[in-house]
Formats: sequence, C-alpha cells, structure tokens
Amino acid sequence: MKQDKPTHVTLLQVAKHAGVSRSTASLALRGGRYVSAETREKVFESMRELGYVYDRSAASLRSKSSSSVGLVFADLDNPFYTALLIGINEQLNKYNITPLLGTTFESCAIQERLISTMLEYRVGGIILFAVPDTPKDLINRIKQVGIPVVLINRNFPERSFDYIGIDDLAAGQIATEHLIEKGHRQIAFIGGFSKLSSWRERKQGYINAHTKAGLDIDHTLIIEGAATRESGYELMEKILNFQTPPTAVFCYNDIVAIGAMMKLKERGLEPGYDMAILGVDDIPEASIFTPKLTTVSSFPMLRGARAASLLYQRMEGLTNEPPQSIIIQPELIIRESCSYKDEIHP
Amino acid sequence: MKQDKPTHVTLLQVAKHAGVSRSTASLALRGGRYVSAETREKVFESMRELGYVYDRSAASLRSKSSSSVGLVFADLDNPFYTALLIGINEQLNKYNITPLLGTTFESCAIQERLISTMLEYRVGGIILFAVPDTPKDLINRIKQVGIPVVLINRNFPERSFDYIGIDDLAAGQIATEHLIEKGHRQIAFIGGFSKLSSWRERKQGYINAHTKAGLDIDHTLIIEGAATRESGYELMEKILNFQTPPTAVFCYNDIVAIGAMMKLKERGLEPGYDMAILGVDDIPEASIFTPKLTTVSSFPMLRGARAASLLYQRMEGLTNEPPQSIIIQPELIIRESCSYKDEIHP
DNA sequence: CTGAAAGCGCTAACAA
DNA sequence: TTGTTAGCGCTTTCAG
Repeated sequence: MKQDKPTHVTLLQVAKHAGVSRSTASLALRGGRYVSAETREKVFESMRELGYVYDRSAASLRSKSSSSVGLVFADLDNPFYTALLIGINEQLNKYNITPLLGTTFESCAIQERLISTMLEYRVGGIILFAVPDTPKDLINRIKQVGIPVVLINRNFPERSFDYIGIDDLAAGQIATEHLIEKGHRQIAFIGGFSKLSSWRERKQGYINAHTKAGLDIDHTLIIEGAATRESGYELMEKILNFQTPPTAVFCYNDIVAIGAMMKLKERGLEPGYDMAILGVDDIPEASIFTPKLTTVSSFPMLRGARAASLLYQRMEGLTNEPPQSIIIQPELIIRESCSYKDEIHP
Repeated sequence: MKQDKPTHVTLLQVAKHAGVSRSTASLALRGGRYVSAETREKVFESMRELGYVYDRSAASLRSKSSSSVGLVFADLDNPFYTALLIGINEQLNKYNITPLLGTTFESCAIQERLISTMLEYRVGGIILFAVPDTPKDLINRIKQVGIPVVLINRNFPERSFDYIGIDDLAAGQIATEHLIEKGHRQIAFIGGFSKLSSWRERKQGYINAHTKAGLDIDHTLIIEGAATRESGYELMEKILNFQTPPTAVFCYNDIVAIGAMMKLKERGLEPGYDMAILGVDDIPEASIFTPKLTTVSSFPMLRGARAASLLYQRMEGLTNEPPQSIIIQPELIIRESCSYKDEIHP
C-alpha cells in the first residue's frame, strides 16, 4: 500500500517535544529502569499529544527481536481446526504475541510460499500444521533461520521436532475396543488417508484392538478417503452397498462421522440403532447432531494452547531440552451413536 | 524473541557475492525493469547459494509500504465468523497479503489494544468486526494514520465508513413474512442484543412484516440474549414456560436457532412440527441438524471476500469514492424447520 | 540518569 | 543499466 499520508510522528519528534534526547525517550517508552518518573511522564505526555505510534518493525529491525509468530494451517473449514486456532490464539494473547495466519489448502507449494513469507516478516516462531508430504528439510530450513517450530497434529516419522498431538494409537484402540465391547465384530474404519501419520496410528490402534480380542482384520473394511463431511457421506454409501455391511463404523474424525450419519439417515437408517458410529475429535457439532455422536475427544483447544506455550518457551529460550513430543491422552465420550450390537440386529 | 542465531544474510552480501552493487541486487530481486536478465540470474543464483531471506520489515520501513492487513474479529467460536474469516483469507491470498489476526472477545479495551498493536505493525489496512459500543472516534483515529478500514457485519449508525454487510432489515422481513405466510400469528424474536445494529434492523424487519400483514406486535415475544447456542437453549426454555407459547420463533442467527431446537427436542417437542424455527446466516450446521434449519442466508464467505477486496481497492488507491456500504441481499433457504401452522396445531 | 553516534537491512533518488 | 549516497525509525553502546 502506498502510504502518502501525513508522515508519521517519530520518536525523535516526541523526544524534542519532551525536551529530552531520542534515546531517553526510547528508554522511557519501554519502561526502562534508568529513567526518572518525571522524565517518563513528560515523554508519555508528548507521545499522547503528538499522536505517536510506535513502530514495531523498526524496533525489531534494530533489536533483532520479534513478537509475532506464524500460524500455518491446512484449512479453516473444519471445526476441529477452528478449535485448535482458538486455543492457540488465546494463549498467544497472554504472551502479547500477534499471529500471522496462513492456510495451505494441503498444497506443498503453497505451504512453501507461506512459510517463506512468514520468514520474510521475521516471525519469532512458527506453529505448523504440516501438509502430509512436507519434506523434513523444510523444518530444518526454518530452524536454520534461528526460529523454533512446533508441529501440531501432524508429525514426521522421525519425531525429531517439537510436536504436540494426541496419542492416535490409543484413540484408535479405545474407539475400537468400545465397539468390540458392544458386541460388534464387523467394524469398518473409514476416512483419512494413509499418508497422514494420525491415520496410520489410529489404524494401528484399530488393529491392536482386534488382535487383542482375537478378531481377524477384514481389510476391505478399511477405506481411505478425504476427511470431510462429503467424504463420510460417500464412504457410507459404499459401505451400505456391501453384501453384508459392517455393524459398526469407526470414523477417522467427527466430520467424517457426521457425513456418514447423514447418509444413514437419508437411507432411513438410524445411527446408533441400525449401525454404530464412532468419531474422533469431539467438535461442537458432535453433541448437537441427532443422535449425539459418541467420539474420542482429542482436546483441540487444549492442544492449541499447549502448542502456543511450547513455542513461546522455545522463543524465549526458557528451555533447551531436546525436541519434545507432547502427547495428550484421548478420552472416550459416550453419547448416543453406539449401542449394543444386539440392539442393532436383535 | 532473542535471536542470537547466525546473523542473517543481507542483500549487500548477496550483491557482493554476485559481483554487483546493492541497489542492483535490490532491483533484480524485485523484478525491476532496469536490470539485464543475465545480472538478475546471477543475483538469484547468489541468493539461493547464500540462503538469503528477504526482510519485509526493513523494506517497508524504507518504502513506507505494507503488505499485511489486520483482521479484528469478535471471536472465532461461531461458525459464522469462521466462514467470514475463510472468505477474507482466500481473497487476501490472491493479493498476496498476509493477515494479522486478533480477537476482541467483545471487549472494547481489548479491541483498543489490538488495533494499537496492528498499527504498530504498520498494517496497510484493517478489517474490523467492531465491538458494539466502539467509539466512532476509533475508526477516525485509524484513518488518521493513513490506512483504510472496512467494517464488516457491524455498522455505525452514521454509516460514514466503508462497510459490508447484509440487508438486515430485509432479512428480518423475509423471515417473518415466511412465518406469517405459513399461518403463524404468534411469532417470537429471540437472541442478540439491541445494541447490535443488525439486531435493530432485523427487529425492524420483523415489525414491518407484522405491520404489512396487519398484525399487532407482542413485545413480550421479543427477547434479547447472547447470540450463542446456550442462549438459544435458555431462551427457548423461557418461551416454553409462557401460558400460551408462540407457534413460531425467528432466531437472531443460526446458532441461537440450533440452541433453541435442542431445547425443543429435549422437551420431546419436534422443531418444525411442534414449533416453527427460523434462523439467519446459513452456517454448515444448519443443514446438518435434524430437522434441517430453514434460514436466511447471509453469505458469510462471500461477504468476507468482498470486504477483503474493498479493503484492497482502498489500500491501492484504486478508488477514491466516498465510503461505500456494500449491502448483500439475504436469501430465504427453505428446509425443514418451518411447517404450516395447521400442521403444528391441527 | 541522559545524550551522541552508529547502524539494523532495505529502497530511492541521482549520477555515472 | 549500474553504482553512490542518504536515510526510513528505532535501539544500542559508550561517554558524560
């Protein structure tokens, strides 16, 4: 933007107006210890009078510090992401840090560009919801610039960076065990792609639960697909066309589950009664849908907050520990979408 | 953040490495017209080799230009806000503008602080979802700094700034007329506060529709309250306790409507059958809830996009027209939550 | 406690 | 086309 308007009031002008030197004004402004209360008052008075606006960029340029961070999200159209964002944002507020926001739409190229831009803005750190096939190198490149990165929700196989997520394996296992306990033997796992670490782990949990119960895995029951409502809707369609459809479906996340339940209802089937449905995340919609969705909570707000605070620790150099993975334990939230199998096929 | 890491590669170093002067490198970098292809290549080559990262802050400091904008939101926990944000964000992407994000939580003080911070970052413009009792003066103060402001969703009575919203009066009227047409005579209007311009206008539309149909207004049927699910839930409780409850409820927005419908269902009542419910916004949940919510769409994504492009016009000085109000016409979306009154009380 | 001087990394005249 | 010279607004030594 062309800024042809009245040239800004500068610190120098404030200083002159207050009858002190520029450096004194600078000290006063930042509440430095070495300036008399009287002088400080004069300076603030002048600032007010002249309508002075501090220039953070100039300050960071000189001091090589930054009070902004980059938030790189995949998208915003999933309530789960929003919850994450709210958590991050609230925490950042506490530190008085301003977030720059960007979305990759799951494109590696956009992610690349986005991160470059953020680095150009000299953010002090980045919270990254990484595109699945992100080259590990990218993270290193960022860290080489000298700023910390916290991965959220999507980890790299090597686990060599700061990361915060849930125990996806446990989530898959808890969910599947619940279904097995309810008497189900034919359980599908739908939505999400195998390139997502969380998908792989939830699937492993799903498998573990089966193994533990001495059940065989029917691989035709594991169906990948986008993690969207539409996808859940379509995947359920497929399932319903099986000769012998499963009696229960474990969905990669809540919006897939909701899509699936919509299809069920459209077919005149009652989720929870005609087929058990279970999700992951516990987004607001989960408890609003009819029937209320039984799900495994992944505590997105909490996670967002933790990500922000971990990043802050790193930025301030408050911790020099090696990369840590904060893994939050998921929790089964029983509502209405999973009943006993006997109730389903009496 | 303390940045003690390897000092950045500067343009000067790149220039030296490429064997040209700093200004030539600067020109090359920005694709200036006055530099030979050969030189440009050399410069880019050096940039790559040295791992150069452009410093946008330094550049803006010097050139007095900015490619970031501030987004001041009330909150993020309403899908309607999120939709707005998505629209803004996508449009901004096209302009290659990076948003700084902040939320006021409806606090005037936080809003003040937030905007100050954004000004300190020298944003090129601000999209403001204003706190209800924002002093008009604030906007003027921002504009005095020389940057444009676009108000979104919440206007000032004087309408003297750029604004983008929907025709709230029409929304209220369309909604109420639909209900009247269905045979309802006792229609409540719940949620939202009278300090919101949109509330006042929707209410006016509600009144107009009544007047037009020769119906009296029962002011006990107009109940203010927060614009949240919880509030809708509680407000419906109140309504249900009336000696003769209304047969239809026009809700300030969709989440209020959803809250109201939840209460209805909890009481064993069927929205659309036992009581007609109508909302405003058309958030995703509206078509997912059972029964599907009949609502007046306010096109949030579209509005977000328009806000971003209007701001961009102003930033680039592409238009010098006086403040414009872009008013989008709302549209009735008939789904399942409003049936004929005769169906309700046969 | 205060002031003078230097310079962060970049762009913008102006010459060459 | 390219190089030289000044700063943008601030912080930071380092003397007073």
